[in-house]
Amino acid sequence: MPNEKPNGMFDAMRAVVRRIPKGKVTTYGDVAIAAGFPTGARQAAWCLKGAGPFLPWHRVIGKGGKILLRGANGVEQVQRLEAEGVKVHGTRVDLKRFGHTFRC
DNA sequence: GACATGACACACG
DNA sequence: ACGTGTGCCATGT
Repeated sequence: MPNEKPNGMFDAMRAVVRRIPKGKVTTYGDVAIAAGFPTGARQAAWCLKGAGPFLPWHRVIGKGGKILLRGANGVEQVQRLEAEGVKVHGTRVDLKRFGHTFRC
């Protein structure tokens, strides 16, 4: 039967990431929780690593607003965020201003 | 199945 | 604020 509902953990997480508004950020843990996997923060990161370019992976950062990606990838994430108006201080983002919380 | 890895999160000091 | 140890869990070997 042709049914296209998200079954896997990663499909659910990608769907969550897609709803992060432009100019906002959220955390790996929050993505996991919103997707229904409260202990899946690491899997959220893993899934972004393998996701295609159609996913705003740069809007997902670590708890406390810290950019966890290292090297060239981290630089690219910062550039993408600033291009959307998110201010990044070193490796930090002010979640009070740019943090997004998923509503029920 | 065991072991290692990783874009996490949390508790400590 | 920062480093370390522990718990967590999908993937790859």
